[in-house]
Amino acid sequence: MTTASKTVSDVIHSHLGVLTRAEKQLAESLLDNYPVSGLGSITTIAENAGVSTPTVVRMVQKLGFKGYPDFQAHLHQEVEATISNPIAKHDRWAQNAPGTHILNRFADAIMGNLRQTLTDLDTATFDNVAALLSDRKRGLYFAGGRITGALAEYFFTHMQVIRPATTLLSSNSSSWPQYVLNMNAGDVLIIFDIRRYEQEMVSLATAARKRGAEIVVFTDQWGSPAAKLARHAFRVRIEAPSAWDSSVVTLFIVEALIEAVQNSTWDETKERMKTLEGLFEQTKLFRKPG
Amino acid sequence: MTTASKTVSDVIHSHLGVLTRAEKQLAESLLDNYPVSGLGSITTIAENAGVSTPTVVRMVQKLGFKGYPDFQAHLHQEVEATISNPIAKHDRWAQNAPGTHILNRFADAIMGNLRQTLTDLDTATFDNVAALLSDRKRGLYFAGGRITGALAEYFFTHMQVIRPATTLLSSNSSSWPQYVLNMNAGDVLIIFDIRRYEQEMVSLATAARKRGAEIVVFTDQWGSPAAKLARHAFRVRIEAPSAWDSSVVTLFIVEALIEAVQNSTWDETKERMKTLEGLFEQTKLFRKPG
DNA sequence: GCCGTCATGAAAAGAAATTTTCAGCGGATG
DNA sequence: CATCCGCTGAAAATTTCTTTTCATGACGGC
Repeated sequence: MTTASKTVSDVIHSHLGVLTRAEKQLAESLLDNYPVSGLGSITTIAENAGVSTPTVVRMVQKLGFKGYPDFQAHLHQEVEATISNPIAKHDRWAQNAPGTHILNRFADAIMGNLRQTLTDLDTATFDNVAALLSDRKRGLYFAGGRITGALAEYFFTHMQVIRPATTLLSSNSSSWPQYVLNMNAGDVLIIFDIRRYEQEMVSLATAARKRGAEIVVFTDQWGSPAAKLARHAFRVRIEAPSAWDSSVVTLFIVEALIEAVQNSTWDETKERMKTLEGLFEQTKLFRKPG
Repeated sequence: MTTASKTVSDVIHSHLGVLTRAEKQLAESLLDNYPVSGLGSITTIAENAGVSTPTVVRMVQKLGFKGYPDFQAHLHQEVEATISNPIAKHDRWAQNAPGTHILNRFADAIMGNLRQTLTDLDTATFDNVAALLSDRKRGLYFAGGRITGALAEYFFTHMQVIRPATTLLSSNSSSWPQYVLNMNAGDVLIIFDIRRYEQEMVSLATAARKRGAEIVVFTDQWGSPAAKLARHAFRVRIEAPSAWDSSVVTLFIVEALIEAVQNSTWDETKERMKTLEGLFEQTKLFRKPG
């Protein structure tokens, strides 16, 4: 058997390219909640995927199986392997990987971080920050450090699409005073400051506050000194089985905020996104002849 | 549903007293390697237990199921519950928040993405990429798109500390050819390309491959066209209850890779980090008097 | 705009599963 | 020892699932 070593999931992936529309649709449905979704009869999975039963037969044959029963037998074997594997019993993450694989250890850590962070987090804080960022009258300024700069940029990039008056502070802290100069009372400064807290962040926060800006800080559980100056602070768990801290949960909060802000003014955002699409198209036209 | 609380296993146990010899034999067979042993057809499990098919029908009806299909449906549900990560299933994340709060919905989605991604991910791919990135003889180049640029930058920032010969491609794609010009055979190009795949990525990948570079792609489950040119591809689930895609799981893989690479050459990395600390100190000294 | 090719699902045909029927068998009882 | 009762599985009947066939419609090339 050729499929002895490869999982059904692998086989599907390696064939994704040669699948037709309906077959892709079916493949998606199977991979979603794999491998349990393939447990039922051919009729059931065809219905779940919204395709006809012949499509199922054609696809599994295209994948190299003799027929649907053959396909399902392989799936059953995989389910069996997954369930009866003693390591898999508790936390089954990456299959075929020993429980000590870095991916599994990381997954465990991230899960713990997420859970702890959400337990500690006051949803009122979240909602208040979302409201603050949704307020079009307030200018937004994003600042990050050496490592967290990427998070600030990610946040900024999204907010820039959603609303006007957003600014990303250059990574070069010597230029920060110029940004502060432009801040008005009521503007919001979003600061990322984690572990090895950077001295410049406190200076930035102090200066911004003097100008009447509201400050939102993303920091770790121990708290950046800048958090003391902040109106709102997110204390995120950042522990990882690594010499580095994990930014995964921080990014999680950021994405949730992006959605919350966007959602609060969806009509306006939609218009902006449409316009942006148009601008992208134009840019392409500019570029094509070049 | 009455069986929502009781498992099939419970039901069998509670009926053990009223079962006949052949039925007990069947029950034993089912409980042995439960619940996988009940995955097949009635014929299969009858054969495995060494009883006739009518015995199976009679027993499941005695247990309170309408018939074999009904019995099997319950078993499938249990298999699903066993396989699905128990933590991901738990009802509420942030306490005191309604289950429909954006934070909770996001947490559910992210956990699903993580689980699915790790299920689909081949750990060999991960290990191979880690080895590739650990090889000091290879230069590393990081490229991202409009949104994924921040991920590329995050990855780059860490790798830059861990090892020499790392380059972040400017976000301005018109300058990319100059980077390709400097690539040598065996160098590694790490590309982030998700959804709205950017045409330039394919051009970049093609050009880099002509220079003999190895290509690693981070993409979504549908696959960037650049993935076809890649030696290794990570297909990450990016679905979120949002108009935007989620980068959380992608960042997760990136962080795990960072740790894997660092771990493989910890001694050297330690030296580099010490030196870096020294350099930071010096910079501060420069600045203080100013 | 016509033609060929291919994807797709409805429906029929075929195969397999599930359920029912029924006869044999073995142990219990008088 | 005869009889009864209920367990058991072979085999038939029934239902359901799986596969094949074929008509339709979409798409691209000429």
